[in-house]
Amino acid sequence: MVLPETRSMQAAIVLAEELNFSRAAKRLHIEQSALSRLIAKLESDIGLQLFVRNHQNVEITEAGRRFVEEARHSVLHAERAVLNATAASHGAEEILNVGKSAFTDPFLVTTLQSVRLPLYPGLKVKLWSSYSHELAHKVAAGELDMALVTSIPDDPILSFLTVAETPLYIALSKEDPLADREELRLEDLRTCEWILLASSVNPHVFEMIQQTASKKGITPADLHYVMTAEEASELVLAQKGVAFLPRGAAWRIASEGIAMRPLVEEQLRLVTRLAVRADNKARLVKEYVRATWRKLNSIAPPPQQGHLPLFG
Amino acid sequence: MVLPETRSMQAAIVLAEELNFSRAAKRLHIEQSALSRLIAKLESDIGLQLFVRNHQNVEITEAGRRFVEEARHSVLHAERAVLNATAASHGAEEILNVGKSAFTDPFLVTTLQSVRLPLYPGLKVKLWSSYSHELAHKVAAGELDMALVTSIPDDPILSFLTVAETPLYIALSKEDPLADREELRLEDLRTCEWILLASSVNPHVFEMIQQTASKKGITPADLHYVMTAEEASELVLAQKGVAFLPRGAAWRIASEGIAMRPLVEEQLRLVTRLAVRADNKARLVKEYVRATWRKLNSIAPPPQQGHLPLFG
DNA sequence: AAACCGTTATGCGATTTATGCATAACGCAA
DNA sequence: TTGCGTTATGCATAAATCGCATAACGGTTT
Repeated sequence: MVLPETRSMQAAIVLAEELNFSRAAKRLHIEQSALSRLIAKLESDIGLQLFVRNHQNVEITEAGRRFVEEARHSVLHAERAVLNATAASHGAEEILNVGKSAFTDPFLVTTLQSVRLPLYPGLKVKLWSSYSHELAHKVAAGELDMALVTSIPDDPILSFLTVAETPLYIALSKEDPLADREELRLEDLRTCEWILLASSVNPHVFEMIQQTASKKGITPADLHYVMTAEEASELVLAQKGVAFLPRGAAWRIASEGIAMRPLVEEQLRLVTRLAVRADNKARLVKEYVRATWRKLNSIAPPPQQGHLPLFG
Repeated sequence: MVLPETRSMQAAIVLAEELNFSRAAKRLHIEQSALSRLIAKLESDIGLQLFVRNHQNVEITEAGRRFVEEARHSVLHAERAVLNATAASHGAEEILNVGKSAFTDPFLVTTLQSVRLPLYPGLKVKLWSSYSHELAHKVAAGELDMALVTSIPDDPILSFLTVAETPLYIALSKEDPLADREELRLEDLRTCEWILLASSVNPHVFEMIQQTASKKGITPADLHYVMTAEEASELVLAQKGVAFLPRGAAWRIASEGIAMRPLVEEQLRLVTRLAVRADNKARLVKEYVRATWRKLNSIAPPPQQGHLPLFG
């Protein structure tokens, strides 16, 4: 069997995302013709049609979906091969792959990164950014050693250590009369247009907000969905509405024209937890989690902890 | 970052195993010079030395070890991308990756393969062969959905379903006077030379045999280690000793000149179990395990079962 | 010392492969 | 019909790859 080259797999992955040769080619920094031939050769090599295409549009076949699914893993590990080797050549003896999201509080991340273990002086912590639910999935699948996830429900495969519990923050224009208040409630926002992080960013938080609002019989004037805090920032500055954001993201976009107020709703508190899975590196991971826990406690008062299998 | 191509990674993997350019090149079906240049280019591309070599011998660097470790995963997934896509193009909707070892009883394997699930008519079972302890590791790491493993100790990450419990078998020449007996005990083999499957094949079985023998104060005349049942067969035929083999392997090499006798030792029974890990495909996997269990019970009397988390 | 063997690296010519550019071939909409 | 956007292809050029032969080196034997 002739195995596909990394480049071909990358091409198939991007094409599967774009479903358009020209755009995909642009992302891959090659010509459209080169991509066309690359995919054609890949398909001929493995003897399968991965994409059906005419002069109008491109679709992916079921075989193509399966191919891309595994190809992502292959490319990920190819990338990690280089990264791990580089880290090793710089003296790292152990490498811990830690996930975070773009909305994770920077304070938590720097704290995590600053943890040192006497038993593992050559420890290197590598950060991988993704959405919380994907992070949880990757930890469960063993692709990450641990991850800082927010508002992820319990999972029998994972053990959790609560590292922070914060309210949601409302970002609103300083011109807005609501900006005078110290804190806000959902009822106060009844007549506003709401700017929410899209469902794909964190399905659980998304649903929590919708459900809590509907339980209280609150329907916003309108809804806007964004993928990043920066998009939300632009909308708020343009006075298109008020944005619901986690603490870390809120701090990042805080500026002259934007006010930040905590949303005091018991139902809508964000719980950030360190998720891990017991596996072969168990000792290192366990010690790292324990050290992180101690460090966080030495800085801030400990968050409320239930019984943890990690320390059982 | 320029990612390494699949071919380069395959080359590095084989070279890491052989630590010899000429032999590695032969295995890769390319010239020694081509391999030399391939590795040189790979190292220059990623900017790291993976192997230190002179005109005398080749060593792998720490960076090289880390690289190869991940590269194996990358190549595995590249291979699986093709296999899964091929299966999908043949109508397979769900694919179950099942591990077995070369010594697994063929009856168990065919039974497993013949299981059909009404809810998953397009289910395809794919077999992967490896050593039991590696299979267990791969199941734990999520690389396999399940595996038939023999004499693997309990592991909190894995759930087990016992599918067979058999004695070890002794393969011996029919010329041997011991061949007259119906069954054998360790004491009977005190004066023989023993042929054992090497520790790398199944460390647990290997240690069990050694420990049981030493507890009983039995020291064989001599010890030979083999990797396959076929090697054992040759030695037995040449009357170099008696071989300890699992049932499936024993059947396979049974022939004119070789007699098979069960070894009746309570301590030395082989327990074959189906190992699974709860994960995202849990429903399919669970149903598959349940169906396998029913099928095995309908054919043979059920093996003794303890409480199983699988059916909790 | 000299000859020999096995190792990795390199020079070279031939071949194969990939690329960019231009454009064909096609479908759709105005 | 025209125009726009799509994927595929022809072509000439450039680049990479390969196999062969052999250099360069280290160790061992003669």
